[in-house]
Amino acid sequence: MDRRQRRTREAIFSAFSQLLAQKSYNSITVQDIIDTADIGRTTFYAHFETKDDLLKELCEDLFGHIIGSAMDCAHTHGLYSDDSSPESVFCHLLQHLQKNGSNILGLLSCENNDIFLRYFKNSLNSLIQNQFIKGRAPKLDVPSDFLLNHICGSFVEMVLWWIKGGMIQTPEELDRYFCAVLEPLF
Amino acid sequence: MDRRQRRTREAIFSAFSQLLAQKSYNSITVQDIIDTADIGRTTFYAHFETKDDLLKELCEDLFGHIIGSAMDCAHTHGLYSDDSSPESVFCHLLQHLQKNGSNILGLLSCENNDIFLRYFKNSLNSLIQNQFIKGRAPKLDVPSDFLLNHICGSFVEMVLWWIKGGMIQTPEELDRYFCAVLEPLF
DNA sequence: TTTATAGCAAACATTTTGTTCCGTTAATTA
DNA sequence: TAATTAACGGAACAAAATGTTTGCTATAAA
Repeated sequence: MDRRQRRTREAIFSAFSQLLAQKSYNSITVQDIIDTADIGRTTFYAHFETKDDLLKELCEDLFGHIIGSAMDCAHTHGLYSDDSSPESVFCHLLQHLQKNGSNILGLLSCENNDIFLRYFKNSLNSLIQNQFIKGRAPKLDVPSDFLLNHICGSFVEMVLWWIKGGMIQTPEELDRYFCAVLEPLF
Repeated sequence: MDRRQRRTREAIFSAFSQLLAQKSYNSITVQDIIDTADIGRTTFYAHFETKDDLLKELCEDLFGHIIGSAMDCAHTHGLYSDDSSPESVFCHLLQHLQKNGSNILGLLSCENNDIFLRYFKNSLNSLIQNQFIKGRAPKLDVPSDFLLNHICGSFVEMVLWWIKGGMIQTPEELDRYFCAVLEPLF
């Protein structure tokens, strides 16, 4: 990919994130993005068809990385943290979020975090899905895809609660909470 | 309130719901709503400031009813279903959703159900909050507001899963799933 | 150095938004 | 029933946003 393309793409992503921290998704116009990114009108439309399209690609970009990293962790360590392997995937994800190497947290904290949470949960779903089947057999008589949804959903809701509360807990603490409400199910 | 006001307000709500079933929130224009509701441009702006405002009022209208009904149920019956009281608030909510007396289900099924789910969860939060404190003491060493969030979040995620799967389960069945994953926590 | 292509400015038609003015219609009240 | 009040609707309007075209410049890649 051309270096110029990469730079403008990054400039647009950056401008968009910046704007999302200031105002709601719906009130952000393409013109706003163009002005903030300081690019030509034509250039924007050469990269993205619409604002929704931009949002979609940004999400894929961001969660592609975080899930890829978690995928490795899930292979080396286990899915859940226990005495033998304290480094669960969930803890890893939380640490990744807190480190904020990318600006995921800013987006998850913004007014319209719903959009990102949906993407986040979908990514999680495919991450956990593989690991889930070969895990320990569930104690409960509920459908396995219900359980999968319950796990991913709860995790995303926890992250949301974490952020909304000012992220005063450590990732390890949160991981303990999460295991506490999930472990009885296995 | 004037009967004319009520009628046009209802016409706008109806048109809006109808459009949401067809296309995404962002692609719906005020003009679309005006045309579908078959009202004057001036009339729309006399009722709602913006499209976002309309969305907000629609949510308050819908969830105000469903939560009000559940509030009664929570008083007469318990929060959770057990042998003594099989009619839990959760089961009641699910039945209410399935009955589809209002068009909540249509909105929760639409492309942008995220918006409604947020409102739904917030409403749930305040519903459960009161009942939660005087409930049984939790077995787990986790903050009570974390638990509250976990319950409400899980419920909403379950409803989402239910709808996405075509609602093939009965409310009673779902209620059993939900109790199965929550009961070990108490 | 040459070639290909991304970027940009300016102008453009089109759509959407939100407001104003005024005549009409329907509800309320006397 | 008549008078009053207020909602409705149509038309026209300015302003803003969208999306596209054209032709020139700058820059990466070969």
